[in-house]
Amino acid sequence: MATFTQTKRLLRYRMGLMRLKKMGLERVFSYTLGKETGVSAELVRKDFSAFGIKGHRRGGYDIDNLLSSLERIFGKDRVQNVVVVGMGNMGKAISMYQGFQDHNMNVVAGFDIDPAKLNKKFHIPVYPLENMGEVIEAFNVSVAVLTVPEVAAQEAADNLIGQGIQGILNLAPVLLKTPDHVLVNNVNLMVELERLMYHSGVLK
Amino acid sequence: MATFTQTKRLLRYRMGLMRLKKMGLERVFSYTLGKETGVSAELVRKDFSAFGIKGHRRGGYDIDNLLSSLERIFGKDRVQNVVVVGMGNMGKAISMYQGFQDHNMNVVAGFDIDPAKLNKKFHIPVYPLENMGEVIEAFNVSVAVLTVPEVAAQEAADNLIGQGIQGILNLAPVLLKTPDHVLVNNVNLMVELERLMYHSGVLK
DNA sequence: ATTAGGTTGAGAAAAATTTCACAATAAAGT
DNA sequence: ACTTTATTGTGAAATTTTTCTCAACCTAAT
Repeated sequence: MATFTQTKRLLRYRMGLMRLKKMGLERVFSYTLGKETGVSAELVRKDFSAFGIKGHRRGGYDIDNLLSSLERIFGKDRVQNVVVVGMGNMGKAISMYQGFQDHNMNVVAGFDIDPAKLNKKFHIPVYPLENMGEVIEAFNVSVAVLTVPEVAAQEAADNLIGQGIQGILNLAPVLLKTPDHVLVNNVNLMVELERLMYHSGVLK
Repeated sequence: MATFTQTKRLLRYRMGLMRLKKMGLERVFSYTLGKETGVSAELVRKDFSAFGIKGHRRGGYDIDNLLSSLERIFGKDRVQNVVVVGMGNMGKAISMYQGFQDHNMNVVAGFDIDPAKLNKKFHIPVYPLENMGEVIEAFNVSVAVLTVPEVAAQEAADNLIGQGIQGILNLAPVLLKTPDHVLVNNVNLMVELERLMYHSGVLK
């Protein structure tokens, strides 16, 4: 089992490898992939060796082999269905992102409390919150993206959890109170922007 | 100077504290703030003491004092102007986010290569990429949010850097090649979602 | 005034993560 | 066949981050 930080790297490797493969490469060195993903060569090797992925003593790693190992690790043999709760701009942006196919993920529906957001001709169906249960069950969804405003986040999360959701990607700027069996991954874009400002030396 | 991980916590404290203040609280314990932000009480104290912020031996920390210390650290005495490059759904979502005011940040303009996205009546002006230089100079912008598709990201970044940008919040799923004096903060929502899936035990 | 209780502050320990250093070795050149 | 060279694989060291532990000490109660 990978650690949470390691997983991030592994997924970045996957992205980088797909790019390199598309460019026609078949082999890659730890150093090359490291440069492509912002990771040191040693760490790239450590990560792979932690999952029993072998390279060739002088010829680097086989890209197809790496990719299939990573796909095995990340269960990319079957499509994972996802729902988006909160169909504001952020929800739309995420649900329309083109990259889901490449990652064997599929946004099956959106939910919103605002009746104006429903029934619009949109690339995925957008339902009121009441329909959450049936959709989650019908599509066997276990992970949701939460893009509602701060004040609505906890309630929406409670709803999701009540319907059996096991993981939430939380884009709202609050820490959700959730039971232990539910995993929350918090991404706060405002914090990321402020952090950037601070460390880019713009302030002071 | 805070570390990159520490900064994330400090900014979360700030958000949590603003929330607690709005609820009428004046004092907070490390334990309380920790629960509000998902950080252990010890670490909350360590973070504060690293910046010389003192609490009261039995009465916790003064919220106003904490907030003003944090605002000093993060230069919140003046507004920081920001631009968004790529006015797709993600760019729109970020530029419309209501929370910027509270954080003394201001999105002054958007840029897009697509003429259809320009001149629309929108809450901020959207210019073609050619205007980047003048806007960045006029508004003294040093940090940009990059929300263009993968293939356009490096070129857009090069443009920004050429115009003197010092920090980029990169939402595109590529590692940008940038000179040392430019700081990039990469946020990859696809990776965050996949990571969540992996660790929520949904796979396998 | 004295005592009891609860919280900070910080040094020490532990844990996690990353880098260092280099032996092993496969490939390529001579 | 032999040598050189480049790269992996991995233990050891270093660094970073977090938790543990507890003395110091303020506040409130008696």
